[in-house]
Amino acid sequence: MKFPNSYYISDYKLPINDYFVFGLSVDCVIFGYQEGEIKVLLVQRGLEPFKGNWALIGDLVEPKQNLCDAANNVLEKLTGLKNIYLKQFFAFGSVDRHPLDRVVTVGYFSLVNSMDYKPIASSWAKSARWFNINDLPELAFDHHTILLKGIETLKDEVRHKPTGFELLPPKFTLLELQLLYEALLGYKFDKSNFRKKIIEMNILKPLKEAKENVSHRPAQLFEFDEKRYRALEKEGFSFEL
Amino acid sequence: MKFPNSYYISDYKLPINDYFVFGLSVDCVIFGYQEGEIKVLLVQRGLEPFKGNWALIGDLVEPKQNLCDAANNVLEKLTGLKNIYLKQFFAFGSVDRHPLDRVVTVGYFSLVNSMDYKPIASSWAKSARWFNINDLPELAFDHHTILLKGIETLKDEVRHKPTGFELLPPKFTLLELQLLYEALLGYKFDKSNFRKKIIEMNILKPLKEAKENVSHRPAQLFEFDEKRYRALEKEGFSFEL
DNA sequence: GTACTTATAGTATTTTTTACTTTAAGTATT
DNA sequence: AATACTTAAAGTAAAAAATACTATAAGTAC
Repeated sequence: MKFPNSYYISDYKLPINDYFVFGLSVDCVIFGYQEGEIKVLLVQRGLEPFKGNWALIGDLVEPKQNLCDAANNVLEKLTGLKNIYLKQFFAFGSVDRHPLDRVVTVGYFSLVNSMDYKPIASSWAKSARWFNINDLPELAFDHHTILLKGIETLKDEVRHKPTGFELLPPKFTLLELQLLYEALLGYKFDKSNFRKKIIEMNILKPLKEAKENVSHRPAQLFEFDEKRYRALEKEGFSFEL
Repeated sequence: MKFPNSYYISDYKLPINDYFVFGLSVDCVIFGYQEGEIKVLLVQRGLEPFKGNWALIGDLVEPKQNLCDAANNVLEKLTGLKNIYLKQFFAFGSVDRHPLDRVVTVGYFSLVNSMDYKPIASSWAKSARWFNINDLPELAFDHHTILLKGIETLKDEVRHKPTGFELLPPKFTLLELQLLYEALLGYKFDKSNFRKKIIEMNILKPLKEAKENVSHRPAQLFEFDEKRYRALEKEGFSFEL
């Protein structure tokens, strides 16, 4: 038991110890990008409840574990992916969201280049793979709701921060970048104007190399200049497409 | 006890029931506006821990209470304020953020016209009052961290959504609106251009009345046209200053 | 009526966005 | 090696938006 009931002198309805009964979990929404499609990483549950269903990458938090550590750990435990920057986006706390007991879950999301990360299912995950965001299976718990909120956050993030670059290989062409943003935001850009805008932002480092193995004129390759972006950000620059 | 330990078949370090030991709380960051200054509503704690310290408006969530209900309830319980739209902004989950036990807290924030809401302390709140955001007392727990994150969220929100109107009385002049935004965002607008921009947005309803009791030419009063805003939003309009 | 203060309208210039055109540079085909 | 084809990359003109500034109107205070 945690506290003597006399500790909190106030008007609680229950003995103070009866408040320390919540389960806490984290759920990761990992977005990827491949062949012009936005993907999300899911795992198949190998245990009850929802055994056999696909679900977001999540689990209960240890009593002595920081929230953000829990998110990173569960991602590695279930899929083998590590060193991925996870960003918290929302806490889901409906009384009935978990069929067995009161579990509040905190959602994290990330963007990665799905080519670079080959998930390997382990622990209770029977399998793990990328799903096209427009072709999802039925999900466990309220994971569909969480995913929708994650997509909303993604769009907001992508429009106001240069997060999108994380989905591309380190060296990319301007057209590849444009196609990525078109997929993420759901509308088209004028090619010429997109180039101009992004180049004038001064956050891309032009390389002397060109794309290879294309059956037409190869385009110049660029790198995202993170150092430069951080510097510009300090001066008040804000990315916006 | 919740589950038989056999229920979860997987590789948990502890018996499953030992995971259901979290305390959960909500904390409300209520922003107000008065005389060109941004205020935040705080309560003085009448019980341990941090007895006597000022703190955000928050408390433990009941085991059978939805997160958002908890936020609204605690606000009314401690200050008497109700029917205030609260928006979740972040969950704070460091292991050591609460000195006594593991408590994860979820932050909510809101904007109100501090003239309209006179907080009355009750329950364990010894007193409740508005503090200027630049002149804060020492706060209980990690509430200073939470408040800073709340301010960050506020600035983001204010710049991209017409939330700021909630801080003004229902009928206001354009200059009042401009001064509010200058206080919120921390920089000045050109008077003429500000008028033009906001009027062209078509989200203000011009009234036939004028400001009274001023010692100079009185300005026309306006109302925020929420209906119109919702309609425009649906068409893809996005507020931005 | 005069001085003063703020409201409100207007205008001219610059900057940015948008839509579109042209030219260049490569591959593939005959 | 000429031609067709594809995409890259640069340029340009018109429209729209942002900015800086001016002028006038409408009230109060004395």
